[in-house]
Amino acid sequence: MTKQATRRRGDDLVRSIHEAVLAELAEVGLGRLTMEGIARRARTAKTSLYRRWASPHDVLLDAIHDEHPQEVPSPSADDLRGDLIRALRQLVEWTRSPTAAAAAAILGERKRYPELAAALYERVFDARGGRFTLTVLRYYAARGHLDPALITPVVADIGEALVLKHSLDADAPPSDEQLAAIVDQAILPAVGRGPQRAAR
Amino acid sequence: MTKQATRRRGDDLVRSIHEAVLAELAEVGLGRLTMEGIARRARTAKTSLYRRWASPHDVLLDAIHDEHPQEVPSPSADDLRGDLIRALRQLVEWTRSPTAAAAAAILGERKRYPELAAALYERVFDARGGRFTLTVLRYYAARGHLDPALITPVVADIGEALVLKHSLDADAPPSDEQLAAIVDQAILPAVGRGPQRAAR
DNA sequence: TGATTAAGATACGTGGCCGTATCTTAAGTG
DNA sequence: CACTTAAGATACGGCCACGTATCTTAATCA
Repeated sequence: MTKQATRRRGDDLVRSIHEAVLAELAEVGLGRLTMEGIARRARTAKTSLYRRWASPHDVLLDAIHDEHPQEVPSPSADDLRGDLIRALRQLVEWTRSPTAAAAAAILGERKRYPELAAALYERVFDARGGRFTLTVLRYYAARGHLDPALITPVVADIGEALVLKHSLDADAPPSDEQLAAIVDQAILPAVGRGPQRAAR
Repeated sequence: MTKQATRRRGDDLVRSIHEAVLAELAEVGLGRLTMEGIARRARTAKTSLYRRWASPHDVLLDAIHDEHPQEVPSPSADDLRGDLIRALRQLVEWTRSPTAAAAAAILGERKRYPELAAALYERVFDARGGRFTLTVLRYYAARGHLDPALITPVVADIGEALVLKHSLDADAPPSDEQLAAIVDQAILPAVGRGPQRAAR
């Protein structure tokens, strides 16, 4: 009866639960996400969960919904290479957030839980306003430094794809040196800079 | 007592179970893989499973172990572009196999079940003997058609990475046209061919 | 054919999560 | 300071997977 001296309410409690569900997801995975588990981790009563949500997935959707996307990189100067590296570094940093871990878990089981994946794209990816490197490439194309015809969907994906592949293979995101290699050896050649012979 | 007129034994039964565990994995995911589920799907008794394996993961490991990797592409002629496209197409086709689905499920939960991921690399990826496009690139480099210095780890990963990213985004592997776009717009520029101005 | 081996069927207690109901009590409200 | 609102604690039957034990019986072998 008397276990809690203090008691969270409203948004305060909801925020704790959102944290809890992301942590629980990271630990046990989407398939083992459970109301009791979330309640335990949030140090609340199962009852309080059921008052608001009908299932673990509902809690998770709400938590994702609540995530405010971080800002997109803004190209800084006349430094295409540096801006690309910085854009990828932002991607890598996002990778370490709880939302990113949740995103990975959800995408990994997309076939089994399509509603979650759909919500993820709506709430997180679309809301973020597009790819990281694409923003940079468009900026330089608009200023006449790049041929806009070269900025195809495939080219816009090169950086993100290689970061993803590296993370998958090495189980860790690429270092700054590796990001530079990605920019130098894959992205820049695709937009007409190099590899060996400079394009202008 | 009398439900089965016929009865599988030995390797025959084991093969059925291996199929069953891969199918079960595809359906319910790694987190919900269960001895009873596997037994149900393989139409065998739980007892028979426990006679050989101690856990669902053990069954899965055994099933993966058993998979014989398919052959690696052999470059055919003096057609770098065509060979690259064919190599990626082989990757896409592998993608549709049960083992590939299992691999995806395991890699998605690598953090939670590292032993499975390790076994996967040993049994499947390493045994396959390397990347798809890498084989092709090395072939042409050895014949003096490409600068070997350009075939870095990053460049060797471009094709696979973009196929992976596309599959993730679109929830379906790329079409032949999209594979061609990947080769033309990302791989060939990185090895000094293109994008617009031919390198030789 | 008769003996041996291994699979099938069934049952059991245990434990975890389910969803709900009930009651107590702390936190906010006028 | 009453009063209302909402969270905490607990208990319940139901279901499902666990891991094991026991018995029957088909497949294989000598």
